[in-house]
Amino acid sequence: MSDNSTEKKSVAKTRNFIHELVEKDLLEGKNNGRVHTRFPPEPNGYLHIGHAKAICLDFGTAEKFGGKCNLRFDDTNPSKEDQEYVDSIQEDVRWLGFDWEDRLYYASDFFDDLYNFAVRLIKEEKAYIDDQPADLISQQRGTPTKPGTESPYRNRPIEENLDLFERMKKGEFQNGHCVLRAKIDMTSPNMHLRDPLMYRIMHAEHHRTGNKWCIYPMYDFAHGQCDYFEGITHSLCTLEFEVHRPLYNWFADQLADGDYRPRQIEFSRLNLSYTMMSKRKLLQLVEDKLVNGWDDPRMPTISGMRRRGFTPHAIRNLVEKVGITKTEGMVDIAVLEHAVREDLNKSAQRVMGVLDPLKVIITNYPEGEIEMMDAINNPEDESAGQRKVPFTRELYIERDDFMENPPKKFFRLAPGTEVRLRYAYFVKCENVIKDENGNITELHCTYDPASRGGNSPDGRKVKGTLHWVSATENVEAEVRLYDRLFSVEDPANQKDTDFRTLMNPDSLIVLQKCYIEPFVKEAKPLDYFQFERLGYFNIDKDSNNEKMVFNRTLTLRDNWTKQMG
RNA sequence: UGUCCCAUGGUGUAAUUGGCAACACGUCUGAUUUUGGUUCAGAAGAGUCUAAGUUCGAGCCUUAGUGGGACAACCA
Repeated sequence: MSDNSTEKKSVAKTRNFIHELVEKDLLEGKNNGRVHTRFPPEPNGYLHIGHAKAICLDFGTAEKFGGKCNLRFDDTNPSKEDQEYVDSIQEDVRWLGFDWEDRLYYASDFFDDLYNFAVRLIKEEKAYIDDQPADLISQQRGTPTKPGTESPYRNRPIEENLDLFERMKKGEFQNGHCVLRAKIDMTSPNMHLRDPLMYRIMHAEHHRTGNKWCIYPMYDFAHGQCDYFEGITHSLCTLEFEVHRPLYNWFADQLADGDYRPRQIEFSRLNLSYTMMSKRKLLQLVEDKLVNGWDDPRMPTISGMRRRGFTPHAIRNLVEKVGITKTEGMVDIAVLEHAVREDLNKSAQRVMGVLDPLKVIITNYPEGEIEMMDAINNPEDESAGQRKVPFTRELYIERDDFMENPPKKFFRLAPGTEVRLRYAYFVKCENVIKDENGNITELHCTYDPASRGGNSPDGRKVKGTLHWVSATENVEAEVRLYDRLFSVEDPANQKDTDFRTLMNPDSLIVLQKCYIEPFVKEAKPLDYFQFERLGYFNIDKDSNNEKMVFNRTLTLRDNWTKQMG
């Protein structure tokens, strides 16, 4: 009902500077009113939350203007790429809720077209083969402040270039023997225009084209051209490609016949505090086994976040909250966490679990009796219904829900005080049992039979309501608690420090024996829950009936813990 | 000795030039609550990097500074 108005509001808020540029193009009648974008990952790693921003923007912009968005794998460097990544990327994009329909492309689909285009440029004296080694070419390129100098091979005759290029393709040369360069301007203030490389020799097996090719196009020569071949109108990318734009346009001008030109527009990438978003470094974490794979719940990868219990809706919501600009900033991880809690609070099934058990014996409750208490599945959603929770003489409560010498404003159980066991009874602590070391081993309590369901007919109130689990009727589970992987706000930007030393040693805590109400037996992997008063959890993908494993997605906000410092 | 980009509360974003700036997160109060959650009510917090200019009027336009970032991979 009110959902409609919030929907409208959020759609209106999605407007950004890219939408304005697209609207302007449309108004000027460019591209026959077409809007066509693409999401172009290189399959050299798993997608992370930063990619989610690009995905939402690419697909979102197309959708907003009734256009289309392609998925394209930018697979021009076979030495780093792999089919595993191709598969995971598709799974993750779909999971986020986007659909490229039948428009799945690979840069490698266009290798022939790119080759032909290169030949054309050679014939037009706009490209040449350079036989110099990499370091010499690099030297001649100059620096950002000093102009470059021309290669001695720059004015090679067309026929010789054609011949050499063909022999490059045929595999007559070894890696690094020569390259194809565009002939532009070695004195340009823009480094990328100083005769950029178009092709290099790489004798490597490609995950799709196998050994068909031993020369591969460079990013600048492939990307814009693929945009052109696919009919992309707006090529959205991150800020670091801003300086590439003149080159992007130069190639487009050489290639284009009519009026149609793809247009590159840049936006700032997502930076999240305490989060590492470099594929290279994430790969290193995986390879060094500092995490348990790309989908480790601590990873900022889409697959890791999925396993952790984050929802696609929450991730898309974060992207919307963060907005699209060219300002490079650092988004507080709290914004993401808020988006997750906001979503989970509305949708998560409530359940009671005890992570650190303290046994409670209800001395005046009959031994062997099991009472099924009614519990609400989700107070935010009446349609979620109710369930039964078994209540018995012996129970577990959370160890820190009891204090022998409670400070003021402690609402929970203490000697002589009365609290409510949620959905069950009022109980009063009569006796504290300790072992020889003085550690509390169990509590003896009495219950008020008249308070069944959690209210006393005499109207008396209690300060606290505790969650609990029957000590005999329960599910035993392993629970994994996660904290941030890095303990510094900007782990990517610590110069001179190995980022691995910045990792939080307490980022993963495994609790072996925890007790959860029987209800969870019916759930399946990746289902998520809110454990009353403890936080959001989901069932790990590796969980099974013999061993249930839960991941803690996030804690609940907790004022009491905050007060305690 | 360059070229390009950016600059609004702590953070991220808004603001047809025309009432000294709005929203979200975070923070802090208070109320309600069978989750110290949620919800609700409220508060604090910037005068828009600086300077000059245009204008009756500038966060927005101009110029010059300042600060930050990108660019010198046979990576993308």
